[in-house]
Amino acid sequence: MRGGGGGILSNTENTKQPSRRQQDPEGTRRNIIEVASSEFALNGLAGARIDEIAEKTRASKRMIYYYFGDKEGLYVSALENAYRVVREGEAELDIESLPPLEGLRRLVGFTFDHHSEHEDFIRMVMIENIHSGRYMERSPALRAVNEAAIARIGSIYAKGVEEGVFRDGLDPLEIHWQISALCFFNVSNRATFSHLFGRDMSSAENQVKLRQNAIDMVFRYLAKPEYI
Amino acid sequence: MRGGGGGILSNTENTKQPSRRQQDPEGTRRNIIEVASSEFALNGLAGARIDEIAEKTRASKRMIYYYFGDKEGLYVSALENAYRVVREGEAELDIESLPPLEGLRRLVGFTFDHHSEHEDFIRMVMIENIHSGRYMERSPALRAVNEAAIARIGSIYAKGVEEGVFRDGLDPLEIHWQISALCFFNVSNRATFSHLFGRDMSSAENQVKLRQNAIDMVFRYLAKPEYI
DNA sequence: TGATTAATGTACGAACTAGTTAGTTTAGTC
DNA sequence: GACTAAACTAACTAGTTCGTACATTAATCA
Repeated sequence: MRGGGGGILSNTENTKQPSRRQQDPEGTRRNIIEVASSEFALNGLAGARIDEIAEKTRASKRMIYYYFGDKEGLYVSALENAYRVVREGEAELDIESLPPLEGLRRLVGFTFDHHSEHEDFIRMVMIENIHSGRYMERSPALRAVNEAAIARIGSIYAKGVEEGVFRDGLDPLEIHWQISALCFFNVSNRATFSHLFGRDMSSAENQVKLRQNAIDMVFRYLAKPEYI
Repeated sequence: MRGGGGGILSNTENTKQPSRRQQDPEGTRRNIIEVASSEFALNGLAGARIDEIAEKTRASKRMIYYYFGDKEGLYVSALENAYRVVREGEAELDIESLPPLEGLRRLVGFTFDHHSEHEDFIRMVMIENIHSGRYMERSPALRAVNEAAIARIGSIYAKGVEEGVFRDGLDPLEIHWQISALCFFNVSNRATFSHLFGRDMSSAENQVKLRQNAIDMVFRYLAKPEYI
């Protein structure tokens, strides 16, 4: 990037042109993060084993320490990555152009599906909550990203209020909280819930029901009675 | 040691009168479970340290192995204990005598508060979910207990349908699922949610709002439109 | 080209941790 | 009071786990 001019100063830190090199720092990094993410998601921070991660990697243990410093550094990077991947997926959702009632249904349904498809992400968030969010504090990048979700709800909600289909006085952040609760719990508590009540909540039929329930529930919470 | 003192056959075969004994199996057991529960809740199964638990106990490390076999055995006992304590608290709730609409509000509010007051229990459930419920399978006792929660909802829901205040065709287990989702998430995801959106959801004011929201949401989901 | 820096592999060790061995004390029984 | 089983302690061990020292190869620079 920036004028290829003379190599003078501008140590162009060759950001994007790995062409065909045998050494592939970016790829190694990514590969480590991918493996680490699934190990941390499966076993937690304390439960994951650096040696195990290293072994499943194309690289070596040395590389983990070279790139990430220590176990916690690797964990933080994996956490950041998980949020980034998921938010990128969410960014593709376009509901602003839809009528509010339909947009809301679409949003809840999408969130339900999206959480369901990213179990590892849910697990990472659970793990981070067990750690009281201590590690995400190191990532200033995370916060800004999520505000987009609130903005999306805020805009559709405002439109719905304006059109007279949503009741007034609700807080977009709290709406987001409720949607999150229903969609997150569906993945996070599958195992214990299914076991305690002897019904597999992750089965296809049950997921269809729970998904529709979540949509209905948020819908009924927002919509004016005459639209229910 | 301990001279016959009182003379006469000192020990009156007191079955339940531990009075001042130096050996106290039941107490030791309980003490270990209590310490272990809070350590597991705080650090997870892999993160908790047997030595740390032993140190905080009135007993010694050997006693942990004496009573619980191994770390996993201790964890399973702590998990059982957590469920037992919480279910005992729930058993005290009496809503069957109330009119359905009021009973429902009471149930959701109580569940919200109860979860909120038993953070360690929530954490244990989160941890067990991270382990995919693998360990609770060893506890056949757990399942039966929780059916009571469903029965409670089932009865109030049936009454409400009969009286014409609740819409028909809903599933008590799914209603329980929804109530659980809202109340569980409130505790389980406090840390990350609060951090990501820069608002402390555990503050008194926010808790009042979220509690009322949860009640409203379930209420609106169940009640016929004319009662909203 | 030779010097310098970035990237990677191998082997090892210090610290930690679950679990055990071997023994002591206590409480109730005969 | 002697005896036995249960309750308990302290010190130790075998194995694991994070992290590092040292060596080497590949790219970049002067």
